[in-house]
Amino acid sequence: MGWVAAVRMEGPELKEWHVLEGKARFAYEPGLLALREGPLLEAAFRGLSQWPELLMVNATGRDHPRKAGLAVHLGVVLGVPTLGVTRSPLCAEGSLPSNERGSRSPLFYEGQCVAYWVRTKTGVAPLVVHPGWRVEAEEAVRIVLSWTRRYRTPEPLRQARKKARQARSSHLLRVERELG
DNA sequence: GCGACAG
DNA sequence: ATCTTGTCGC
Repeated sequence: MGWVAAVRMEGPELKEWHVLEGKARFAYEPGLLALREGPLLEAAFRGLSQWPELLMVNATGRDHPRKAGLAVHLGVVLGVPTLGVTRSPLCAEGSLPSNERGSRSPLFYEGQCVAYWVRTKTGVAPLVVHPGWRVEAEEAVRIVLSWTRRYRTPEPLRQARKKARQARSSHLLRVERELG
């Protein structure tokens, strides 16, 4: 089972959210995340009453064996500009950026710069920022930096993760109670 | 054959 | 992703 949340934010304000539970199609396999979990993420997004101008996804973009990570898939299917944020690259390689918040360094795959390491917090491990659907790399980096300050993770992803984990936690508690 | 490997 | 242990800073 999987729990997915989509949140819509305006600045620091959490405007709305939609959480849902569903089944993953098969075991996790690097390179097939869109097939495994894409439908769940799509459904979560479509549950929002008002669509945001941009979607931030916890997934890669062109850093993918077929240059089409989940962030790209969702942009195409939903018709919304997307960018991806991950803890590490899938295929791409590149040296780490300097220690200060705001520093970045390119990640290459098959001779192309497909993403950037971005230091969102001084002295803390950097994140990977992926241009997705109709969002340029420079713009993606600027946007991710604008949504971070106190924490390493961009606020929309923090909020969505929190909602999904709350839903999973209450589900597990309910099951536990039913079984005694 | 072994390690790597978005989440 | 999950799990465990330890450290640092407000």
